[in-house]
Amino acid sequence: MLKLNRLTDYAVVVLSRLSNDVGTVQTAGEISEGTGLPTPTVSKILKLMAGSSLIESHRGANGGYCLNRSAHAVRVSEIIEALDGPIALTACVDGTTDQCDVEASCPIRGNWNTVNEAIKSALDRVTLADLLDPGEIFPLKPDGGLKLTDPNIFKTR
Amino acid sequence: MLKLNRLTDYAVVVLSRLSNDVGTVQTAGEISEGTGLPTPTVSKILKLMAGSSLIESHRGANGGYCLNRSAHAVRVSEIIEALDGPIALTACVDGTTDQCDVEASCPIRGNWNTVNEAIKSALDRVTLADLLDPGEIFPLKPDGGLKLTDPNIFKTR
DNA sequence: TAAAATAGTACTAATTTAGTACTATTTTAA
DNA sequence: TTAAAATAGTACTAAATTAGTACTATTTTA
Repeated sequence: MLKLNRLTDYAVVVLSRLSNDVGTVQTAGEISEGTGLPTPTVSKILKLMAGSSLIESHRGANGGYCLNRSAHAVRVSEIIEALDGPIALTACVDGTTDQCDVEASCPIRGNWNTVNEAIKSALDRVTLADLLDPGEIFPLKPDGGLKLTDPNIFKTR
Repeated sequence: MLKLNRLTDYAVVVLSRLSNDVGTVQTAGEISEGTGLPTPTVSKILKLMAGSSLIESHRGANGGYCLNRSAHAVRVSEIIEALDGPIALTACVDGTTDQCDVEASCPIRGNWNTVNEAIKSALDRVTLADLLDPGEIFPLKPDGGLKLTDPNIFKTR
């Protein structure tokens, strides 16, 4: 399925909430209320993203998390890497090379890396803004008619 | 991690074996011996791929599986779809739309589809041959110096 | 100093994936 | 006609991963 971590999907929801007010802190609880996602889950997601410079965290009273860039400046690849770790398609390339017990007869090895690079570069070109309908961010009542700012982004670059 | 099914990794090993003799049938047992992968696993992989027209199966005595195209004509996207199902990045787009309990406040919905299309089109452009070192297919003794037939395939097209 | 927030850690449950075993069907050849 | 060799199909078990929760520590502000 080449399935994405469910938390990554949630992360986009959380980030869309933060992108409503760039530079303004919101607590995990507020975001939880606003999105309908459970607070512990939201906390976990925010914590993971804070560790990777996607968002900024502020401790203590009046603390919270904030997004310092606009949604256009947040790459989907960054979100995925923050939540799922590096974009890697197979166990052969994630550092556990020694465990491969068919290595002697395996004709592939490192070559998945090139595939990974291709996928990463595709994800580099999509931004958070592309996943959101700008007109719908605040009302939060999507009607299914959302569309990318540039649907041909992959074909033209 | 955006991790690929381990079986898909194995599938490439199996296909590389089949691509040594395009049009010639090989049994699951023979491929198992040649690759070092367990026979039941090889059978499972071959069965899955036979169901999706990637390879052809022949029952009965002298039966087996064969690849009818050259490695250059087998897209990586086909292999992944045969083993993992459709290329889809999140649960939101795999047909289970009704189960999403934050739908009312979710600003994303179908838009992952565009990301999926981008990834699929990247995988469409890589072939099985790109994952193999042509000179090493028969000897099956990779030396780590494998390289793509065209390393810039993604950048130039 | 107390309260409000994130940071860190650890554990449990749920889900998914891998692997195995067994039976049915098809095909060839003696 | 029969036996053998192969894939097809189905179902089950075990392992690994992921999601979710709970609890404690630390930081910051008022």
